[in-house]
Amino acid sequence: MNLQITRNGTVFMQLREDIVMGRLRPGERLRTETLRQRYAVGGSPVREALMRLESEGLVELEENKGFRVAAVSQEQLDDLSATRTEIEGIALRKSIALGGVEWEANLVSAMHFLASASRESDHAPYDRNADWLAYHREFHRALVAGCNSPILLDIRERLFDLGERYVALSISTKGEARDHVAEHRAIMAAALERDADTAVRLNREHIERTTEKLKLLGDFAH
Amino acid sequence: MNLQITRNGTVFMQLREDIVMGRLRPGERLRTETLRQRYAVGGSPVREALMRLESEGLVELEENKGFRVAAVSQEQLDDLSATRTEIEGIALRKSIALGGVEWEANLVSAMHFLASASRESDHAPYDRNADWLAYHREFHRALVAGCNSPILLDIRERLFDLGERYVALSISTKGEARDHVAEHRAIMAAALERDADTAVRLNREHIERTTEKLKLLGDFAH
DNA sequence: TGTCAATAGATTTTCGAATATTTTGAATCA
DNA sequence: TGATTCAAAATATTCGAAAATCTATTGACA
Repeated sequence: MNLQITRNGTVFMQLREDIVMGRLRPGERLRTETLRQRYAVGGSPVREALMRLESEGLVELEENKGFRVAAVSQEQLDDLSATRTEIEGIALRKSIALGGVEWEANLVSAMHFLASASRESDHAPYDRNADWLAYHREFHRALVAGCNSPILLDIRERLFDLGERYVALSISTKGEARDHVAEHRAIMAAALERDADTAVRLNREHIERTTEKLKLLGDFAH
Repeated sequence: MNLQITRNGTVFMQLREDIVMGRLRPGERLRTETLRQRYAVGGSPVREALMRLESEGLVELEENKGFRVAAVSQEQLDDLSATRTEIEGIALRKSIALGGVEWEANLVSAMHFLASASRESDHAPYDRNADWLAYHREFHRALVAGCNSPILLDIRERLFDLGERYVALSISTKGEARDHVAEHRAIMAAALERDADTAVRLNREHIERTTEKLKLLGDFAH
């Protein structure tokens, strides 16, 4: 009946999304009973999913006292953005050095999806749209996918998740409307031209711009 | 993280050590029943520990088919060493730029322990001695501890664990006797002199030398 | 009034059994 | 012989309840 997907795996994905999307707030207690009801499963899958998320930094565990949604702070946001910049810098340079035509094609494709999704919903706050988020994630993944380093890609992926939570937790300031499509297109162009220094610089500015925007609303910052 | 208290935490640490030290071989199946007996606990703590280790890359999970000790390969060893070099490079530079006298003192202290442990057991293959391994680990941790980036330190720690497993899995080639103490002392000296370029270079060579030695015995390499 | 101890209640953690899935191997058919 | 089906054995997964631990509250005592 339950084809191939285990309850534990399902809960893991749902719970991660609930945390990354900010539906569960930082510091909030995650009682087993509550989660059992929320996801309609027993205690074992819930605990196993929580253990995995703890290892990914989205959940905190205090032994014999239970789980909480991981706290956030201005310091961690800064650390996260700085580290992400470094990691993506390395991966991007390697991609530009090693990536073949397959990497290029995939990147162009991802850019197309992103641009399309941006156009369709340009009246709404499109950077909250679920589709747009998925395409955005895919673009950044495709950008560095040619680096030939699974370990680096795995690290990047996790940092991206952690960062996305900060975006979700911020109440869309929308100070000055950014032209996301142009930003991404510029990074892609530099990458395809094998101009590593420019691509890395643009990517760094891209991350910094997002971090700066979040800095404005010191909601959870302690 | 008080990992000693709950059974799950205890199993997690024991199992991780058994894998990192090579007592459980790559690819080996990890049946719940076997592990229950091995660690004298029930199924829940075992599965929870395995989930955490899966997230750390030491265990592989195939849904509904169970767990295995993560496979090893020459490609992953190369990827691991390269990534570790990059990550430690970043952290080391930040440490040298930001580290205060506390960082310096801790580093000197760690070096002293390492040198002492090396001297005491210089007749034996001391780089397999449990104490020596702990001091070695602590030295490398202390070296970058001043970087003021918890996220970077966490990543470095995990990569170090993964790398240590490759060392444990290799049958002590001992080709040319290395002067480990001198190598570490040189890295420390450059760091304390705030000579980032030299420190990073020496650290890179330190990692490369270890990786090269392991390359010789293509035991598990597929 | 303030501190401490004891207890009851709430929650986490763990176990053993029940359920679901995969693997094995024998029997059947082409 | 080789492929296929089907049951049973092995194994992984999940559940519900028991055990262990933490938290809150009450009452005794200084």
